[in-house]
Amino acid sequence: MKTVSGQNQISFAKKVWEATKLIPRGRVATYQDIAGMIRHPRAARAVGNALNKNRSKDVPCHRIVHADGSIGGFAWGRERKRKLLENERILFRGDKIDSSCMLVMR
DNA sequence: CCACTGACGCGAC
DNA sequence: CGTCGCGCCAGTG
Repeated sequence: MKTVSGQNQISFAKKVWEATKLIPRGRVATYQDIAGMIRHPRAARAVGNALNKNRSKDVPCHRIVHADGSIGGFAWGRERKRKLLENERILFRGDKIDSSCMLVMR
């Protein structure tokens, strides 16, 4: 075992990325959902910042959208994000995503 | 320690 | 429906 001090420095951002990796293709989750997954139910905003900081392709950050189904933001451009989502057969209803594609349907 | 910044959420209008 | 305001949070200077 370790003499304590070290480790567990896993940044908030890192947790966010890990949780995001769990979102399956063809499905989306809200920033709030991710916040809940990492046990920080009120940190939806911080989640967005964390995703923005991410640049790895292993993190499907395009699958994270607003709670009302709107596209949300994307470091590489919202247009790009929408395209990626449509590629995964995500159903759009105007500018919002159909709730049936949400990981957690309400 | 304080002030400010965002890929947010939601109630009021 | 659309817009505005306020609350919430982790990071940064």
